[in-house]
Order: sequence, then structure tokens, then C-alpha cells
Amino acid sequence: MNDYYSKNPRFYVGIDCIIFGFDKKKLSLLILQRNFEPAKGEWSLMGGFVQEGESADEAAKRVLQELTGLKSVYMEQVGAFGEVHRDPGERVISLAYYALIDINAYDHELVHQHNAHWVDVNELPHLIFDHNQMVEKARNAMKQKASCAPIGFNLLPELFTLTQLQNLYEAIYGESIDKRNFRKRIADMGFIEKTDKIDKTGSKKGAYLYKFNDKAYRKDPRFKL
Amino acid sequence: MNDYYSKNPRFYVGIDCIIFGFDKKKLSLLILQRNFEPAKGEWSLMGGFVQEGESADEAAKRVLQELTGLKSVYMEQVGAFGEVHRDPGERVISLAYYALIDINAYDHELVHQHNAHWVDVNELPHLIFDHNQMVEKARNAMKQKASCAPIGFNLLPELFTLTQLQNLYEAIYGESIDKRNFRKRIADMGFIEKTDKIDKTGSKKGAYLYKFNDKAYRKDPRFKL
DNA sequence: TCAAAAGTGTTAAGTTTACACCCATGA
DNA sequence: TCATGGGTGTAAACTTAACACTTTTGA
Repeated sequence: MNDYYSKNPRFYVGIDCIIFGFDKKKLSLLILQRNFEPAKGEWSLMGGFVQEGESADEAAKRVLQELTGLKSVYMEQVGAFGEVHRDPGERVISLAYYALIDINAYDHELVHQHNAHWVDVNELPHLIFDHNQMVEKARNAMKQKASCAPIGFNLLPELFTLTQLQNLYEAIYGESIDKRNFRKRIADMGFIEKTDKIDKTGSKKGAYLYKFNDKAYRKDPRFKL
Repeated sequence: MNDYYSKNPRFYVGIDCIIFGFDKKKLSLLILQRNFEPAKGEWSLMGGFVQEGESADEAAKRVLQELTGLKSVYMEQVGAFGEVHRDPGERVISLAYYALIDINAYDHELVHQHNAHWVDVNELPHLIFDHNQMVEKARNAMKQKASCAPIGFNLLPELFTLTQLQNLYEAIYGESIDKRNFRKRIADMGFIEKTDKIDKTGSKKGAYLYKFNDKAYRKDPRFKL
């Protein structure tokens, strides 16, 4: 009867995390220089395996938390990678997820234990298996999504200057944006709120700090950058 | 040593196919009224399981071929569906793929054997498990992709009229398009070639048949509809 | 002869891009 | 006082959207 299932093989289902951070003008990824087998010494994404009793999304959150200590992070599934020999050790079908985190807020101790490092997304080393492919696909998916939904804010602190926001989008798109046009679009959207606080770390004059107003966004969710 | 893998559980990995077809003015899906367990009698997507020695993409092609007899069909992965109890029978992590086929060219006998039927994508019945969700996600992914890459032609015969092409895009987008603007865009792209053949099935006057010129497209791959 | 689909250009509206200077401040 | 980043508006170029009539032919 349950031949329907049991005549089929079962597989390890892996999780791999493309963890984006943003600092100054650069998008970076948090990657591991593996101090464990397999592929010890090489660079890889943070990974893990789906366990019984947890969904794929939950597994991805858990794996991310194991490295960063962070809960409730913005994550999106990139897709399944299922080539037969993608992992030379065993047949593993892996689900890639990208995560957007504030590069100033994570557990440094945990990251240190895993021998993980931030690396400029444009200067990535060779990664094991098909991890470079996963990164490529994640970058495209993220870029696409960031252009039409307000997910970029997950890479910034709660308060940010418009220059920081512009630098972020320039990094995501890989091209520079006209300052006045950028600020016009921000103003048009109407849910990026000026606060009365001023940041003086970036310039002598100081720049107003803004914040993303989620409630205002949901009232009129038009986003285009 | 290979504790690294073996301490983790393994899972059935399913494949589910969202098979799009286009007829006259309607997008349809090929779905099964199951004459087998589990969920006998209910509607579902065509599915199967990944096997040893085949990649996920290969499994998807095989499953599609089992139903339609077609090889080398345009398919894209939609994503992995990994909720713990999504399949009440067993823990199965499923990969959804959509396929675009010419509704006039498939193996009717096979389709009949599987008790499969074409159903208007806007009038779908309730499908088992999370299959309606898969369809929703596939429709969005397909719409997005169809707007910026010439994948729509996979749903048409090799030769088609501009009215057919317009009807197709209207069905994909779920909105009507101005005929003159549409034809202007087609002309601008330059790789949709007029033939000297005429189709007289759609009108008394007859309409020129066109074909997609892949070579010309690759020379200057700009697509926007 | 008439119903039904094919085919064809122009104009207005809206959107996007390009562009340059003054301001405030700390070193 | 000057070097640095912050802040601001307008006009031209381009793109998109709206719109209506003639043609052909089989029934």
C-alpha cells in the first residue's frame, strides 16, 4: 500500500545560506573558511541539513541562527540545487536561501567560532560545490526583489541617511544613481520618514536620519527604485 | 567520519509539474483527477519522485514526459515546498516546476491513461496538498519571466498570427492590450518574423503567420511585452 | 451585403534622465 | 579657509498610452 512512497529513494536535504550584509559602500557575504570536513580549508556558504519535524523554511532560519545568533531575519528561498554529484561526498539536494542582515548586529563570537568572514560580493573566492552558482542566482533574485519591494532596509540600521540608502542601492544594482533623482523618488514614495535626528559620522555638516515606515508603506504599497 | 551526513535524516523528494497550455484565448493547466491513492478521486498536479542517479531537473523532465510523451520542453523550477505535513501520508519535500507546451502537440493516449484534463487556469478546482499554492507561485513566476524573455512562444505552434500572440499575452497578464501598441512593440523587437503564409481559420480575411527567429533574438536580445 | 477579424499612425500624457550650485561644518 | 559630504529644481528626451477607420472575404 504505502509502496507509493516507499518504493522511492530518500535524500539528504541541505540548506545553504547566502548572507548579505552592507557596509559603507559595499555588499558583502558572510562565508566560512571551513575548519571541518568535508572540504576542510576551503570556502563555503553556511549550511546545514533539514531535520525531521522542521519545515525547509524553519531549517533555513535555524541554520542562519546557528551562525549569527539572529532570529526573525528576512529570508527568501532561491531554489533547489539537485545535480547528482554536486556534493562529491554524498547525494544531497540543497535548498539555497538568501538572508539580509544588518552588518552591525549579529553575534561576533558565534561567527568567530565558525571561522566565518565578510567578503565583498564582487571579490568572492572560489566556493565549494555549486555555491558560487547559488550566490549568482541569489544576487539576481535579490536585485529583482529589491527593485520592487522594500527589502533593502533589512540591510541597514533602523535609522539611516539618504546617502547610505543610495549607496546601498548602488551596490545592489552595481551602477551609480543620480542623487537628485534618487531623492525625488524617495520623497514620492512617502513612507521613508525623516526623523529629527542627525548623523554626524558621515560628514561634518551632518545628515538627517530617516526610517522606513512600514505602516505607511502597507497603506499604499508602491515601491520602485 | 561520514557522520557528517549520516547523522541527518533523509527525505522523499517529490516533483510536481504545473503544465501550461494555451488555446484560443485561455491559459489552461493539465491536471489529474487521481485514479490512484493517496487522495484518489481528487484533483492534483502531475507528480513523481526524484530517483537515485537523476538530477532534480532530469526528474522533472521525466515526470512531464510520463504524462505528455514530450521531451525537450521549456521548464523552470518554481521552488521547493517543505512544510512538514504538506503531504499527510509521508514527509515529502517537493520541487515544483512549470512547463510550457503547445496544447496541440502531446500524447493524448498517455494523458487519457492518467485521467488528466485541461482546465482553465482561472477556474481551477481545489487541488490536493499545497498544489494550489504551487500554481499561484508558478503563475507569477511565469508572468514575470514572460514579460522579459521570449518564453511565450513555447505555448504556440511554430507559426502563429499576431492576434494569437496578443491573445496569449493578454491571458498571461490577465489584462487587455491595445492592438496597435502591441504590434508596434512586436515590430520594434525585430525577431518576430512575418512569413508569406496565411492562416484563414481565424477570420475570413486571413492573417499572416509569423514565427519566432531565435537566431535574430540572440543577436540582439531585447524583449519587453 | 454585412458581420467579423486584420491591419495600420498620430498625438498627448507621463516618466525618466541629465545636469550644477550653495550650505554647513570640523579640521 | 578650505575640503567634504549634504541638500535642492528644472528642462529636454524618451516612453507609454489613448484613440478610429479601412480592408478583405465567406456566409
